[in-house]
Formats: sequence, C-alpha cells, structure tokens
Amino acid sequence: MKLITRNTDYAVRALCCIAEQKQEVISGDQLVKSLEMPRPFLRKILQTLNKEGLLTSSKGKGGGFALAASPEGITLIEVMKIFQGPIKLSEHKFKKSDCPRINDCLLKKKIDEIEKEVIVKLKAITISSILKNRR
Amino acid sequence: MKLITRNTDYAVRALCCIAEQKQEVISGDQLVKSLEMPRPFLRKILQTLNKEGLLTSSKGKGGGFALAASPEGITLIEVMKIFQGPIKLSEHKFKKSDCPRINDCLLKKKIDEIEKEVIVKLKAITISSILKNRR
DNA sequence: CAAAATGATACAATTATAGTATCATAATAG
DNA sequence: CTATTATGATACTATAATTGTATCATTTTG
Repeated sequence: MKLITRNTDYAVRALCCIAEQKQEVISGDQLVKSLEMPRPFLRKILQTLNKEGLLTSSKGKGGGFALAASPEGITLIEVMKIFQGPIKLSEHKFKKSDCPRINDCLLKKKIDEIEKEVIVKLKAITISSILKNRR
Repeated sequence: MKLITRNTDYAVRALCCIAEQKQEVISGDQLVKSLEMPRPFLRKILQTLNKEGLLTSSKGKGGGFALAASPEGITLIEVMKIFQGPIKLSEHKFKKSDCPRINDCLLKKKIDEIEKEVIVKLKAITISSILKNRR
C-alpha cells in the first residue's frame, strides 16, 4: 500500500541532487557517493530516466547526466508513471476478470474519487517544489 | 500501487453481502455461492473478520456469520487495517534504515499530506455507504 | 590505445499477495 | 451417541512485484 516505490524514491532524490548541482553534468558515481545508494541500482534508474527523456546523458570522460527540463517542469507523477506504471488505486479485479458488478460497484466509484484527488495533488509536486523548503 | 488488496476487496463484498441478507446468519458456503469467490480464501477472510470482531460466528447446523456492528459502523479503513496493516503511503526507507534527511525531507512531507486526506476519505466510507446507491 | 563514462540486458533475492489443503472442534438433529 | 454441518487453527504453495546484482558492449576524450 505504498504510494511510491523505492525506484521512484531514488529517482526523485537523484533528480533533486542533479538539480542542486552547480556543474551541469554529474556522473553516476558522484551521485552514488552523494546519495549512498546501491550503485548498480541507481545506474539502472538513471538509464531509465535518460531513456524516458527526463535526463540527458553524455559518455566518456567528463560525461554524466543532466536534467532535460527545468526542475519546475518535472512532476512526481511523471516519475511514478515511469517506474510504477499509471496510477490505479483500485484495480478491482475479480480473479482474472473484472468485478461482475463493475458498473454499479460503489466501492470502485469511491476509490476512484479518492484517486482523482490524489492525482491532482501528485501533479502539483515538482522537483523544484521538493527542493524549495529544504534549506 | 493499489490502495486496496484483494483481501480487503473480498472482505468488503462479503460484509456487504451479509448486510444485505434477510436472515441474520449466513454460512460461508452460501457466501461463496453468492460472491463466486475461491472457497478456502473466503473462509480464511471470514475467520479473520470474526477474530477481529467485525463478525460474529456460530458453529454447527444453521450456523454461520453475522455482522457484529451495524453497516454504518463498519468503515473501509478498518477492514484495510486488518488485511493490509496501517495506512502508510510513504515508508521512505533508505536501504534498511530511514531516510537520512528524514526530518527535512519534503518529499515525505508532501506524501504525508496526501496520506492524511486519503485517510479522512477512507474513514468516511462505510459498508452502509457502499450499499446505499447500489440498487 | 587506455581510461572514464554510459547502454543494454540478463539474472537473482526478497517480500507481498493470493490461494490451497488439512485436520480439529463445536453445535445440532435424529 | 453419532452423523452432519458448520467454523477454528494452521501450515503450506504459487505467483507477481519489488529490489536489487552482474556482465559485457559502446562511446567519448586525452
């Protein structure tokens, strides 16, 4: 019942760390040191963020990662989608098939209402808004 | 990232079904028929609900389960706690330990805000409110 | 070419969820 | 008292998601 997984958590922290950096490019190993995360896991996360277009990367000496957009432009929900798929608080499956009462099922409706509000709130959280109050 | 697991889902449906029943007591097997759920799984769920005090049970012929409280008095969050533990949208663990920035970590704070509102909404959902609009 | 970086990808461990199976116990009818 | 019908307790298994690890290839720069 976690809303965010460790994947997402690590990714957000990495994005924050990159955003805070003075140099524009920072290498994976530097991030590992700053964030004290398992190296291969973070590497995979960075690769994914790059593939999904949130980071840019450069190889070779002096290479590394940089934000592809401004910290205001990167939302939490975007990162969540990458690592956890689309937000769906109620799958409401019944064995392999959908709930037979799917149409008049009020439990689903109520969860869906909650989901909508959660999504609105998640969209409002950006890397920049996470960093803002941190010092 | 599901908010409710199948355990909870089944339990809620069973509670609804029991609440709708005319006779006060309904057996596990009758519920299996009505709800089309895996028999041993539902049985376990009913046992748990009984142990946790949401149901009362009686053995032997004519026995079965009945609600221990009125449908208005049983909240969704109560059922979730039983099957999923306390609501914690952000565990925010860092390997085995807590996030080192735990105190000034704004990501956690923001998730916590969302969590609070979700809890309020979950508390407002009762068996009775789920049944209400169903016919 | 060597070193420093990322890219791709396959594999493994752990945990949570979902489900099954079995035997014990209690209540009731006859 | 015994057969039947019901729940109680509990141990086991299967599946999927999460959380990692490991390895080799490729690109860039000096």
